[in-house]
Amino acid sequence: MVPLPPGQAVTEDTRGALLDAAERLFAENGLEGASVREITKAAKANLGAVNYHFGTKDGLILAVFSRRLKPINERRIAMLDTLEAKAGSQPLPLESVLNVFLRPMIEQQGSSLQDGQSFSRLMSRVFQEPNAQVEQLVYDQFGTIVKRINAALLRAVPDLPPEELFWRISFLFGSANHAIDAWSRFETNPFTHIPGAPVPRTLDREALLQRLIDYAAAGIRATAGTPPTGIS
Amino acid sequence: MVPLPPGQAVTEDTRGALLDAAERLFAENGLEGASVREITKAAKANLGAVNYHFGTKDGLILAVFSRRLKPINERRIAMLDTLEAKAGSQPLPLESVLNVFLRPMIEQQGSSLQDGQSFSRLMSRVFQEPNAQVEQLVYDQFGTIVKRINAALLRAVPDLPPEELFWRISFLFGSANHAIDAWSRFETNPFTHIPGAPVPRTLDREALLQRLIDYAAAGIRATAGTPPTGIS
DNA sequence: CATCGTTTCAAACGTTTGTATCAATCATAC
DNA sequence: GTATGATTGATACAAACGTTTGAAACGATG
Repeated sequence: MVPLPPGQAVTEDTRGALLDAAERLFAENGLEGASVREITKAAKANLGAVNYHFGTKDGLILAVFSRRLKPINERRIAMLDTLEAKAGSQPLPLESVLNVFLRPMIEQQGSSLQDGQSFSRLMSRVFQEPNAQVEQLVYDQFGTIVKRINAALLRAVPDLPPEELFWRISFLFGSANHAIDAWSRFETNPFTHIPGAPVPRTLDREALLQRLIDYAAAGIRATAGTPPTGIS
Repeated sequence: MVPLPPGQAVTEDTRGALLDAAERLFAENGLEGASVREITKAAKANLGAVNYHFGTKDGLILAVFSRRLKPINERRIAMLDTLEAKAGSQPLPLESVLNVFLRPMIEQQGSSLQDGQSFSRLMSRVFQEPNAQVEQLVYDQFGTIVKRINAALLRAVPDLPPEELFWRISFLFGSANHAIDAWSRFETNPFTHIPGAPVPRTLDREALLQRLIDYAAAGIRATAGTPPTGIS
């Protein structure tokens, strides 16, 4: 009844252009550092377009995050469903659970390389944004999947106390976010991260994912209570 | 010739109050989210005080970071000097090197508890700040110590390829920043970080440091090239 | 062709931003 | 005591900010 392609294509054009431009500029300059004027200019849209399509700048911010976060967590849930169905009553291997958590975040399915990388940087910053609404959105989106992944990890490493696992998941979050951020910056400038450290050559996603899984798996399996190093 | 205590005490009073207030507000609202007006008001200083003492707002930002970063890295260098002198030609244990890197950052020596925690949050954000000058400052401050720690780590785990070590240091950075940030938030709200995960009870610095070292040591020692998990 | 809801556009609004100005105040040195 | 340099104070400024407004343009429907 309503021909979508012509009718809404134009609409979704500027709407999508705004989302793309905002995602890039938010990643580059921060949420407050990127102005509505910059964004609309980059999107070749009118100044009022943001307020028309998203109400306020905060609405645009939420839309930017929501667009990417939703498919990531849906994919995580789907992957976990498949794995757990196959495994039956047996616990999943630790590496598989880590793969469920990390792969969708790294792959940024359904987005172009450029966009995905912009959002990677944005994503790495999401947990420390001073924007309360963004914080809430992320927690809402992550709530379900984190509970399930936490449970799966507890079964994968049954000897680890739950409180210990809490911290190790926290470490995992940090590693992943920082690494993805670092990785996504290499395109523009490989030297912007850790000064004095050797610069790696290979940068493909699969290798980064594998390295993250290796590292996190070993860290999570680590025996707690290593004797103190004795140096204060 | 010039009696410092009376003459400059007043000066350093508002200067210090500005630094303290700025540190707290930068951590809470971000570098751009905290205005000069807020900061001067919180510091009970005049609006023009920031421009008088630091030239510009950017000058204040740099001063805030510099004040904390400098002693942290000086302590790291001192600790490493001591350890390497004692060890002679022998490589340092991995845990000791990690301790050198992590302890000064966590202890925030010479600052009050409140201030230290504010800066912890600020610190965790420092690597992804869109402020080019802050970025440069951090790299300058970190350059020397990262080179030395990198070398010490290479000796501690001689079988690890340097390129592999690069990524694992990157993971270590991320873990530490995120964990310190999460840890510093527990005072105000223990539930603000990972939704659905169990909330830990103990929160003392030493325990966090030990957990970080355990986790990172295991991750860094991990053998690379674990077979793929086989799940796409 | 007229009409409708939707989208775009240019212009303006009132705030808030960082910074500059200049007089008042202060502690110190002569 | 008075002159001097350093600091504080109240006020003003131009620029940038997010948002609002009302008219113009658009495509689809009757």
